[in-house]
Amino acid sequence: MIKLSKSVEYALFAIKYLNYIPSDKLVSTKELSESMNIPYDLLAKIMQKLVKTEIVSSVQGTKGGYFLSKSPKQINLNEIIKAVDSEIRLTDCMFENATEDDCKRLNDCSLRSPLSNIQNKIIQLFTSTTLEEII
Amino acid sequence: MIKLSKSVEYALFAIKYLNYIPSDKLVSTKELSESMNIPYDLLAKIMQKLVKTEIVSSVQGTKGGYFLSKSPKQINLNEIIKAVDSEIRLTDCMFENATEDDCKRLNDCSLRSPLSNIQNKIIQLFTSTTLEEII
DNA sequence: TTTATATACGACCGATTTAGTCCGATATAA
DNA sequence: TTATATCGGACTAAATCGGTCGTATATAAA
Ligand code: SF4
Ligand code: SF4
Repeated sequence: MIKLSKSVEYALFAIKYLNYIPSDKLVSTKELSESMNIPYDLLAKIMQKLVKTEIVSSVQGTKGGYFLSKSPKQINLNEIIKAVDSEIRLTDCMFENATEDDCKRLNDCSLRSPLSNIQNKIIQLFTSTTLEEII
Repeated sequence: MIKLSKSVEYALFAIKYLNYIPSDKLVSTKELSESMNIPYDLLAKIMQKLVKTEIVSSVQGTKGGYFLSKSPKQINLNEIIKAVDSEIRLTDCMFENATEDDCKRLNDCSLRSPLSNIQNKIIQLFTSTTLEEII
């Protein structure tokens, strides 16, 4: 299936909101979820993933919240997908060190290499798309 | 999720096999499934979809089977995906006439248009990839 | 030092989608 | 008439996604 997850969309909305806020102000998950109509608990986990990948930064405790650690121009769509879902894999074998556990056809599969090229082009497309162009 | 379905892979394998066979010879689902190790019933349904979209042709009855109706050069990857799964839709709203039933954010969503552009690029990539390059 | 409010993190559950199975109908060569 | 093939839809099982819950930790402020 070739589709963005809801979580990626929510991440984009959240980053868009953070981008509108003066960068010295913190925004809580509560404010984000209420103003953009995103389920609180789900968004909370998404924000944590964005922190872990250093796309946004967080401050804990009362009056805490999140702020963008990069400008949208410096963030690309592939980063978001990797942070929120996982690395793009067009097939089960698109690992560096895939084994026959990942796909039993691995050793004599003529599709693997050409499909890998296509995957690279997709990743290239996402990587070259900055959030500035999206949000 | 950005991933090809197993069904698309199976379709590619099947078309590859058909391409190796003299075009006047028919190949049954049984032969295809046994020689490429693809579940018979699943492959049977995939073959029917490929027939319906006129990528392969079929002859029914004893001694019947399938043959390629186009050369791999004339078949593109987007056709296969459309035939076997469905049209690519990067989000729930990527319809010509989407309504708020498809996504309640539809009417004031700033993401829709830029994501549509990205989707077009993906479709363009798949459409410009012929099976000759893959199988 | 207590309280209120915030992030962090993992387990869980329900809904949807994908992958695979089964069964009956129809076509046709032998 | 029989054997073998496609056709087509209903069904089940497994995987993934979207969303929820509970608990721990951090910290500003009363
Ligand atoms: S090895 Fe071939 S069949 Fe297996 S996942 Fe990779 S491309 Fe698909
Ligand atoms: S309208 Fe916006 S939020 Fe809704 S599916 Fe389309 S892009 Fe996503």
